[in-house]
Amino acid sequence: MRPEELPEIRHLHLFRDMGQANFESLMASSYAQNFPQGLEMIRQGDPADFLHIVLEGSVELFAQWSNRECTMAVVRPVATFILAACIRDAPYLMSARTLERTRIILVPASDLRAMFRRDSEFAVSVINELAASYRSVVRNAKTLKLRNSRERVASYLLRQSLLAGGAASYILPVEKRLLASYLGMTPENLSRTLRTLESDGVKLDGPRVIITNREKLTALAQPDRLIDGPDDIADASGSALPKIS
Amino acid sequence: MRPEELPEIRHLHLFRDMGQANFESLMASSYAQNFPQGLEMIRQGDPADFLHIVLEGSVELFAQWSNRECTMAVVRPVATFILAACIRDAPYLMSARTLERTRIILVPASDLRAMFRRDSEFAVSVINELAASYRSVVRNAKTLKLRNSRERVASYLLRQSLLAGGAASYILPVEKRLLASYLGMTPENLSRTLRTLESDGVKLDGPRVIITNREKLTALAQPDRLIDGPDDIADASGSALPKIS
DNA sequence: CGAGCGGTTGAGGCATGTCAAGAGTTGTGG
DNA sequence: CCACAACTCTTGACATGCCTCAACCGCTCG
Repeated sequence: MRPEELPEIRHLHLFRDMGQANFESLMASSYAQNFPQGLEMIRQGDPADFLHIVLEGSVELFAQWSNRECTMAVVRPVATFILAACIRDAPYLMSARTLERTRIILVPASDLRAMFRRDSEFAVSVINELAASYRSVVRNAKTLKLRNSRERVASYLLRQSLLAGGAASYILPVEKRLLASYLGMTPENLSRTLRTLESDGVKLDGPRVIITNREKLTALAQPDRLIDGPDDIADASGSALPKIS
Repeated sequence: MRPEELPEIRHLHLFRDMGQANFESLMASSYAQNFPQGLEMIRQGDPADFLHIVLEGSVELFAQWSNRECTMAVVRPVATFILAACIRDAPYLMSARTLERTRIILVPASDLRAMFRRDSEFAVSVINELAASYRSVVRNAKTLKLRNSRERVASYLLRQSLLAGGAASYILPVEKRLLASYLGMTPENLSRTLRTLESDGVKLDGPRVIITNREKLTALAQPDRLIDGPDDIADASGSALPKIS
């Protein structure tokens, strides 16, 4: 692990408040690894041996069942993932693959579990992290059950605009094929939906999103803080299952 | 609060390991309340002031958006709910209403937050509870995205059979209308789906489920431990968002 | 250059929602 | 105790949202 990487990790909400010696101890037993693009580094069902921290690149979390698969989230630097599985010492519920060349820190789950019993500040951080992650997935389930695909697309586009500082134009952070899976639809259907949304205030030029009528798009998406955030955590990178970004 | 209720609460994983004095202190600031059937005791968006513990009756957790609503979970005794919102000191993401006459213990959220900073055993319990709850919602999201409605119904019926000790016949624990909403479909569609499932090894006689061909039903449902459990927590009543039951 | 991949578009089909009506049950108030 | 209202559940007819299959385009990269 490079020395300049430690402060980046330390800055995460999860590690911010723990004792310095304890942080160093945790890092001492961890190690970095670089993965090429498209590598499946976690397979669902495997035992959770390591907490993962993304330092560079990006990782797709996805789930499989009966020869189907769907994207659950995309994790970008600097953030952790599969914290809950490590804590429960249980099998991963999701698989993970790199979307590009990605650098990961691996923290042994057993050290993690020992640490929050030793460092009560760290325990509080873990509690806050898990509670925020839980709420994030609940929001996700709500959007799946309460909105149809058209509304999900509209609110996603609007939310990304807000994350881009309210910009009227921005670049989609993920491929459309992946976005479709994340939003619970097929690529074909997403493509068609985006076409029809042109009459509702948003236009796409390849990966570029151009909001032409924010009021109209907002009326369709009906953004709701109990679904679309803002996230509980100020620094969203701390979430174990953040919205796709 | 009745004295005979304290051991029931103490028995929950969440409260099992904390110091006795701390448990008593937490309970001293809590109070019981009885609600009639159909009362909406929590409205989504309200500040989370109390952790709720169901002692008798049952509670439906549901979400609303744009004049639509859907059931997210049903909580039965003895179990807690909306732990995450209390910890984050954030607005409820879900509403709650009683399905029958229900007795609830209300634990002030501020006391709760103070307590896990004071009692490190309790902090560990909260961590385990939240991690289990998180994984429960992830399972839920997986079944929504990976299975179609027919498969969701089949796996639900099969899972309930297992919860009933593998019984070939049992009574549905909830109304079909509510079950439909929980499974993300309309009551009409559930009714029709149940009819068509008669050729796949399960028959319904009113609220009674009769499994006539377990192999066939299993082949359709393809139960998966990474979706359908078993739950991480041995005592599933400890989960903050358990499967409908 | 050509294979592979992401994206788009069209045609068609299936799954699911919507609307309506009726049977059965429950709960309530006269 | 009965009558009525309200509700669940079911069934049918119909509409539509979404998926599947197929073809094609444009781009990237070996």
